[in-house]
Amino acid sequence: MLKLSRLTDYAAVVMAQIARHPEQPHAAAELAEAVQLPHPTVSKTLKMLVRAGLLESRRGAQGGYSLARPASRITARDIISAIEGPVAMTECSQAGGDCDLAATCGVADNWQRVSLAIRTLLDSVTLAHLADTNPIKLPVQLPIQSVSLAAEA
Amino acid sequence: MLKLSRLTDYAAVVMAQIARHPEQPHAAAELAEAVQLPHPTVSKTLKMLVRAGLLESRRGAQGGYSLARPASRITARDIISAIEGPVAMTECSQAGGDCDLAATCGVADNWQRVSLAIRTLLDSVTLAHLADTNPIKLPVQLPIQSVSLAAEA
DNA sequence: TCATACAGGACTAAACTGGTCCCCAATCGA
DNA sequence: TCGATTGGGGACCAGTTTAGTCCTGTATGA
Repeated sequence: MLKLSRLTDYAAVVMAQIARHPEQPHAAAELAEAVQLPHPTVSKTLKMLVRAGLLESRRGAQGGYSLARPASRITARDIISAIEGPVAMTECSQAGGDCDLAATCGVADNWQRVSLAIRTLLDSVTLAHLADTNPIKLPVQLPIQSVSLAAEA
Repeated sequence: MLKLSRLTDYAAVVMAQIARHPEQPHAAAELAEAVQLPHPTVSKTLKMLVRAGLLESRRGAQGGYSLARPASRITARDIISAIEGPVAMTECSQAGGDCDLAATCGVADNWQRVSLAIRTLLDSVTLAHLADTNPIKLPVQLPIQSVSLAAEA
């Protein structure tokens, strides 16, 4: 399915929620309520986002979480890799690909290219985009169709 | 990680192997040998690819697997969805999204757009591309950078 | 008619994911 | 200074998914 994990999904939703009210910090409990998810789970997600440097936290009364930088400078890839680790379609498309089947694989290079394209795509989508509840109508599909990997076989 | 399952990876490698010698059918055992993977696992993968209509099989002596259509008309998305089911980043980006959090989510639409872009990208990559062991030098990254989802926030 | 090869599915072990809980540390206000 | 608030860091468990194996059946062709 090439699917995001559920926690990643939560992360995006929560980040978007914060992005819509970036002024004051948001307590985990408040966010969980706003987003209708169990508090401990939201809390866990928030902690991961802090560790990845996407959120900042303040303890104590009136504390909570806020964006570490403007929503327009946080990308979808940032969020995904905060929760799931580096975006890579195959083991060997990560750095230090130590796949011992490389000799017989014959496909690795091209998967890496596809991975790269997806990373680039995810970099072009920011939290500001995601948080916008009334977004543009599918403009994304058009430019991508013009991508050509090589001459037709 | 947004990663492909291992079986999907195998599927791509095996398909590429077949695509390089499309004339005669290939027995599962022969492919397993060529690709250095355990026979039962390769066999399982091949069956899935047949069921998805990407390969054709012939039983009996001199039987084996061959492409159901030319490699240039089999896409990376075909292969991925043959093994993993439809390509969708989130539950709700599949058809019939029955997510009961839709009200508070506020991100679904945009994820669906991203999903669509990825599907389109994967459609533009064919088995012929993947099977080419001496591929082009990263042309894919450039056009994608020009994608704009919306005005900068 | 027999060896070859695929078809289908049951089954297991291992890994991962999602989710919960607990105790500690920091902060703020009374 | 004390106590309420709020995040930090793990440990932990249960359920699901994944990868992999194996077995029995069936079609094909020499």
